[in-house]
Amino acid sequence: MKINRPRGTRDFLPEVTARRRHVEGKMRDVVKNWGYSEIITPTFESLDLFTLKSGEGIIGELYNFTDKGDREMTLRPELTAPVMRMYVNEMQATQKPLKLFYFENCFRYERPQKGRFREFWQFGVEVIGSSRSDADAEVIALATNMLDSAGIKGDLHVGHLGIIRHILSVLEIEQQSQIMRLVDKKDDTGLDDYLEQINAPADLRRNLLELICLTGNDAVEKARAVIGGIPELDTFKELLTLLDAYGIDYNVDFGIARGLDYYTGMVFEIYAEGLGAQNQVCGGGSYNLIKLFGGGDVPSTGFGIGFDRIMEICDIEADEPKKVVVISTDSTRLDAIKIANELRRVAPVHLDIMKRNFKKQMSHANYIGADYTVIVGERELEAGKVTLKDMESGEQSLISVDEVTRKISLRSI
RNA sequence: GCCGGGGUAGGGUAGCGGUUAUCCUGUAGCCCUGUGGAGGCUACGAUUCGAGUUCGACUCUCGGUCCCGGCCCCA
Repeated sequence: MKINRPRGTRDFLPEVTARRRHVEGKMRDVVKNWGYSEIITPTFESLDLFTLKSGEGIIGELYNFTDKGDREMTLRPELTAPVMRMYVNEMQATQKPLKLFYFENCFRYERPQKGRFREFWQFGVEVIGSSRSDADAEVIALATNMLDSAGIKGDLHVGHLGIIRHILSVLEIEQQSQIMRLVDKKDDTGLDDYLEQINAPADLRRNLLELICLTGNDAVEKARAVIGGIPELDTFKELLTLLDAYGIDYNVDFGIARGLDYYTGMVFEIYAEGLGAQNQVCGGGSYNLIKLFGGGDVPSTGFGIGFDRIMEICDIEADEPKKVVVISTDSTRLDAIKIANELRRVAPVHLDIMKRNFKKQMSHANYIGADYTVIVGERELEAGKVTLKDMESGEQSLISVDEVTRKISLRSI
């Protein structure tokens, strides 16, 4: 019986895996240089963690299960909630800010399509303990730097939920959520219809529609003209000033709603070309989940990067390490093992385990793209040396193992 | 959950209601047991699953499943 890979999952073959690790490494370098520390949380969590954050409706999209102790569990669909849970469980006494990052697989029970899988990888950052614009700006700058390191030119949209919430504050919570959803989808006709349907006040309607299409450098001033001087606008203005200092291009977009109730202020999304319907590669904002999870009133800000979508559009290739193949005959096989071990201190070394003859070993070395072959034959051993062959040029020389080590390590630098 | 397009050796493909099917590539072996890439030969290897129509289905019909694109959703 042939067993297939589960729907929405992928096998990563060696070349692809190498590329993924390479790009991951680049992004890791960036986030570490910003002083962030990596954390790992469990692959599965209590189902409650996510229903508390997102409501019962989320269960339809989860890989949940009942364990043998009758506990309701789920594979994690994202990492913000687990990180916040971890903070509440064991990091509340740590001095702020906490600057954390993670790179882990997540699971969602969804219909797979381009850029969307049932198992996917998220690179994420959470800053815990600062409600300042400085934290928001740093997080956005970090996100763009990480994308830069993968060679992704993203389109950054920045907004602030406080402003749209201010306009909607006279409505019922239910109505606010519905409007936020429509705004987030950029469904203008749907929004119009809905405002009509709930009989929203005329000035609210005018202000809202005006606000969500404001763009450009003076968007903040225009917003001020529409809704007056509210503190959220000053905060947002401050954020933009900081982003300018970081040298980051952005589009002001008051239409970003993220659809989620726990986002409190700054929100941002980064889009990229070439991904079809799933063109968002990064999303984040400031939020407060810690209070919801039974901790103090601690603000946070963070983002998640869809790593698989990055890989879809990034064209960085991993550089291959130098490969060495040690070639032996039946009579020199045992010596070849010792020599291979020596050489493994400086390069990846392959040794025949197929009982191939000399010619076949050479042919195989060529097939796997060896940079060097080291021939360990009777003639060489009699001289206390080995033959080093450069597979590119075909040149070969009879030298000692130490000399081989030296030559190979010089070349791979 | 919905709409559309697909599924033929490990990978990529061709064809046809009528001898278990083409070509490329691959893998293993040989020509050739101390020097790779080429060439020749041999072997291995497939019609997604189920039901129906039919004398006969890889081909036609229906259903499942999986893949791809989109909708919904997207914490």
